[in-house]
Amino acid sequence: MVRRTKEQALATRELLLDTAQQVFLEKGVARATLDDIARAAKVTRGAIYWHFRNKAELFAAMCDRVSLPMQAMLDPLMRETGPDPLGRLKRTTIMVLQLAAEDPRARDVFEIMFFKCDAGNPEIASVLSAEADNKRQCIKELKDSLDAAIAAGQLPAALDSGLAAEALNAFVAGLLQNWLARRDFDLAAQAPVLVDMLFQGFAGLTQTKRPPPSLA
Amino acid sequence: MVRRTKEQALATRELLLDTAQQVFLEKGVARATLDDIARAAKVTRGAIYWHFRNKAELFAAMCDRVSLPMQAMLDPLMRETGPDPLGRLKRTTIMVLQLAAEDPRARDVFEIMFFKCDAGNPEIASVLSAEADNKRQCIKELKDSLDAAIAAGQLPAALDSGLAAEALNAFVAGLLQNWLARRDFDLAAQAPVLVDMLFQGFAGLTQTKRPPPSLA
DNA sequence: TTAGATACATACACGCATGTTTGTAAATCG
DNA sequence: CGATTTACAAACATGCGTGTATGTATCTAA
Repeated sequence: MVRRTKEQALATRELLLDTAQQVFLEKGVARATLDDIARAAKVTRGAIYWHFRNKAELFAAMCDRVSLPMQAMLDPLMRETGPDPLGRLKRTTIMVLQLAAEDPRARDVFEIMFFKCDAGNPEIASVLSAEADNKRQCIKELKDSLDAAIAAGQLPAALDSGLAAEALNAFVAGLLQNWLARRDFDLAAQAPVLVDMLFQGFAGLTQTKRPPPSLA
Repeated sequence: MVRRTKEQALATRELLLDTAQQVFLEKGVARATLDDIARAAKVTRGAIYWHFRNKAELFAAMCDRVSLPMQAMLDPLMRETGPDPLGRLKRTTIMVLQLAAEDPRARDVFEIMFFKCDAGNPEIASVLSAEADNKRQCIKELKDSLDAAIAAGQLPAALDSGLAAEALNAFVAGLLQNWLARRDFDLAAQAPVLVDMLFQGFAGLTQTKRPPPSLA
């Protein structure tokens, strides 16, 4: 058939990613056929095999389209140094939850990664384990932020920052997972209160001086 | 071949469940072939098709073998009424984490349900959605417990018990998920401290009277 | 004791998803 | 303006997993 111009080709690539996302969400990654995706996108499998080597690479590209921008968005926020490390960490945490809940693409991809794909296919497993490495790194940065907050007197020195980092990450992951599975509460709206609950726990018995209340 | 007695048949059924669990863990539910399982169990697919209608039913039976006993264990604990509802809730929460971390069967099945199966197969999805209903019910019971703790003066009345129940459930789920994915900290040992973090947050600014410190 | 049910093993048929190969028209480049 | 590459479509080949049907030796009950 008609050969497309470069921009048109890029457009069909995006179309394929969009369509794959949609089909993966409906049928799950394992049962979603490349032909399912091709037909939904009104092309043939030839188009898919032109842009991607196989289903796993298509899946990986779909994930990257969410995780890479998100990483790029979070990185500067985490490295930013200032007088209110605890407030920054809290606001960033809330932002992540709200972004994941409100951005349709991020929301759907997270739902796919949580519920609609298994680690059976080794190439898919490698994508997931890369994501796990991300998490590991993320937890380290969380610990650094918490240490900074301790140093600034915003959290008690008795707090185990490593454990607290695990707790915070688990809390966010769990909230996202539960909300995606049931959607019976307003995650974006309640995120500040929810995050506050755990941060209150970090502060613990030993109440220390507080920064001015953040409006987030 | 030789026909087995009833007990022998039940034994092969258990063997099939054990083996399926193992194979599912290695290859994922979708890529695990019934023949894989049969060969690992040193039988043929005929044995599997005799005891189960298909892979989905085998999967469901494997899940039930963990979730049913666990439910039976938790139910009386949650219904139990006493003078220290907060302590009971906290101890139960810790118990769930420790059980999931230390019981090999529960641990593996949770890992399968979290990471090694997708909701593509509709019959498998129904098992997972049944699990989601369980969670819904669980959250209601958590809210009841929290309300009881508020009534007993162990938590501030200002606490949104519904949200706190969501938070607690998400926290537990997230901890389990993160620990299963990376296994880089001692969940069973740290469970008390971790759970305390969130419960401290529930107590919040308004410190109220406390029950005698639980030894858990 | 024997007739039937049980607990599998074995064999068969089938669709279906994948990967690859070939075809082709238009775009791009020299 | 021609040659080559691009961006797919179409056709081909193949394996693989499932479900089912059939065989069969033992257990069980009357």
